[in-house]
Amino acid sequence: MKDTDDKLTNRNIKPTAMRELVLDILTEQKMAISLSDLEQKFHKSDKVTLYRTLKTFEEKKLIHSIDDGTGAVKYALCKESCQCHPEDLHVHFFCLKCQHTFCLSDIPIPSINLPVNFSIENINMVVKGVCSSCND
Amino acid sequence: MKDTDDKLTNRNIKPTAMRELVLDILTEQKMAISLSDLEQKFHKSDKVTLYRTLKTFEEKKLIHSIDDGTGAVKYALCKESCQCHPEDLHVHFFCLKCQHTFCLSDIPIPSINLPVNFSIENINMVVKGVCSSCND
DNA sequence: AAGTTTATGCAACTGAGTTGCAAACTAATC
DNA sequence: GATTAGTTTGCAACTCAGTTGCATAAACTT
Ligand SMILES: [Mn+2]
Ligand SMILES: [Mn+2]
Ligand SMILES: [Zn+2]
Ligand SMILES: [Zn+2]
Repeated sequence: MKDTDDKLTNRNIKPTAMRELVLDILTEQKMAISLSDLEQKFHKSDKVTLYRTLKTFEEKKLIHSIDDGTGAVKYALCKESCQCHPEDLHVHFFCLKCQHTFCLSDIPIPSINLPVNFSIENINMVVKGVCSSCND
Repeated sequence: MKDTDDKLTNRNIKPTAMRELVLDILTEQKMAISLSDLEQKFHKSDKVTLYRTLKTFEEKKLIHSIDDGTGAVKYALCKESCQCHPEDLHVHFFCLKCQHTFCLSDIPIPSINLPVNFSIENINMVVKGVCSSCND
């Protein structure tokens, strides 16, 4: 898995076996997953190690986190070029039927005119509704 | 407190002593507060009663909830006319310095062009940064 | 190889949110 | 006013995501 390895080193993350496994799983996902989702993809695993792996990945901007209001933060891969600046961010969607959280990677978060003297560092925008698969 | 009383009955909430107290506290706040914030405004109180009070208020659209990513959901009063429809919603702001969460009641959530077949029921948009008071 | 740093695994804890149940209270009926 | 039925409140106990501490293991450094 030289590719996985590179993705890690490119983000200044030491490529351990554990981290490669986690990155591979994250790469496979079509939707954002939570820590406990991730835990269940292993037969035997330690929640804390996975927790710290996700923290490291997020810190190094390999993944981003989504607070979708379900009580469990979800994670999804960032694009190669992503620096998680406000301009880089996209809208997320939580489907009330299938309970899945998706990146709407093509929909940038619209810019907001904040009141004077407010400065901005980050935005979390989650739309809730029914996804196309569930809208038959 | 006939006014408080009316606000409750207008939303079809039976005006008990407890609920009037909670509504009064919520009315006083300049920022959104969490369940435990609310709990601390009482000398002696029961978290569960406050929890259920907030749930009732939210259900009846007297208040709305804000998931600001801090791990504790915040609550703030709705406007008299609010029905909590997507058009009624506004942006929220979380200050990374003072850790306060504000309603930016004057800033409506911009409308989003979702992919085909996605339907929308609700939006949570939280901007994080530094508020005007903290930006001296 | 010895020493140093970093990653992993296990146990134990925190804190938000939630449920069940019994007592208190309120409203409706007789 | 007493009886009943429905609603609200208070207490205990629980769930579950997230987190910390610490000991061991593995990876680099000299
Ligand atoms: Mn995303
Ligand atoms: Mn608000
Ligand atoms: Zn769906
Ligand atoms: Zn501030």
